[in-house]
Amino acid sequence: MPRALSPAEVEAFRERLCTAAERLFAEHGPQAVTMRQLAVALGVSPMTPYRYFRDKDDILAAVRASGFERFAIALETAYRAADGPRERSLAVGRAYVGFALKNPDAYRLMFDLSQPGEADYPELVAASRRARDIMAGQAAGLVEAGLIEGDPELVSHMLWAALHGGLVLQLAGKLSPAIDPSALRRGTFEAIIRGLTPAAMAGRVQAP
Amino acid sequence: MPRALSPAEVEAFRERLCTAAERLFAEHGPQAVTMRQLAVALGVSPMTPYRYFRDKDDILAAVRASGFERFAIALETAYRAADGPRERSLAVGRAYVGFALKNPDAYRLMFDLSQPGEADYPELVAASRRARDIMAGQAAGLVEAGLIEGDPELVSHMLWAALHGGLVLQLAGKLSPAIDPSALRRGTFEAIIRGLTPAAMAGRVQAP
DNA sequence: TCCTTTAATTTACCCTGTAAACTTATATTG
DNA sequence: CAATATAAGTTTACAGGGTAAATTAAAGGA
Repeated sequence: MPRALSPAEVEAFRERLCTAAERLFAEHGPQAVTMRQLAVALGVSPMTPYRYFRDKDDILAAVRASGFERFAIALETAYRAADGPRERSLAVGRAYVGFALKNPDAYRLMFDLSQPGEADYPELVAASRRARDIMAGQAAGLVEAGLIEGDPELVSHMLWAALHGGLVLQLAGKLSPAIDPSALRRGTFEAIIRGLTPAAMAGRVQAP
Repeated sequence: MPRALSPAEVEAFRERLCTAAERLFAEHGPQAVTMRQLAVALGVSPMTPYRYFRDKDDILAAVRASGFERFAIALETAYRAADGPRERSLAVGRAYVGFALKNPDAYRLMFDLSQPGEADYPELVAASRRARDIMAGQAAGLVEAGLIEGDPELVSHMLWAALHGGLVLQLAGKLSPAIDPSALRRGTFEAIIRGLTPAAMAGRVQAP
């Protein structure tokens, strides 16, 4: 049906493709999924996706952006639902972990993969930014309430990096079998918060 | 010169290839390096590497194993050079970070990449194990000395995950520009240790 | 000397991503 | 309303990629 394709139709096809791609990428890894497979899954010819996406990387970026969007929404929802800074921090942390464990492949696609030229995809940047803002806000709440001391952005990154590290090691199967990942996360999160307590900040040490 | 190839010659060729592969992988990513390029770099025909390695994945595994070996040696050296549990922990942490920052591509190859069927490469498993043992030993030292409280293996994983998380985010360029990666690591490391101090462990909280 | 064995190369194949040519069906225009 | 232009979608074609199979060449044993 040429000479048509409303923006809505374009968007519809893009989303249909993203959904299929997300499933295939998750199942076999983006590397192993071919454009031809993707086309078969959609019931179109191998070249049709090229009318809607520049190339395969563009598809990957779209899938990642959609992941970041769902991720940002999950964090925002948790943030708003909780009240009080401590509750908010815990809720955001739980939402973060919950998303990663429920969508491990999306999470890996989003964070593990350092796609070069990532900055060229504004949707991706925007969605990722939204998520980061929530995390920063949560940390700022803790500092403002006097529960911990330090630069809010630094604190936010500390908690983020610690959670992320545990998660990627878990998802890659690199944690010792003796370790309960959930206990690891809880322990780390608690220890960092405790370590940033005004009381604890009195006597310091050094580190690498 | 057929009818020869002592084990030493085989090993020599394998190492020569690994060295070349490591450089190329680091420069362009393992995905972008072709067997043909690798062959050119060694001055042999495209199929020659297949006499020494099963396939391209086998080469990647060998490169990763060699990375883990250098990594393990770096940690072991640092561990032995320092005395006193606190000094040892800091030294191992510094060695860990130093390796990752000096060989960012090797580090990513080693940890970022969740190569499926990794367990099929015993050399890789062994080298990775050595590194983990050092990290566990370092944490055990802290606990035994009474500097912190907790299960040594859990503590080791907490510090590991936190450092690793910061490093991969840094290497992927995902940290906010406002964040000094070194300050982030130091802050996190110190906060965790401080948070595990017997004094700090008295009054607890909860977490995700 | 000739034959066997094996390192190394050459050739060949099938699979990718994607450019380019082609086909088909509508929307516009005379 | 017929002719044409245009855009959606398909088919064809091609330049690499990994690697199997066939081929070549060199060295030791008979």
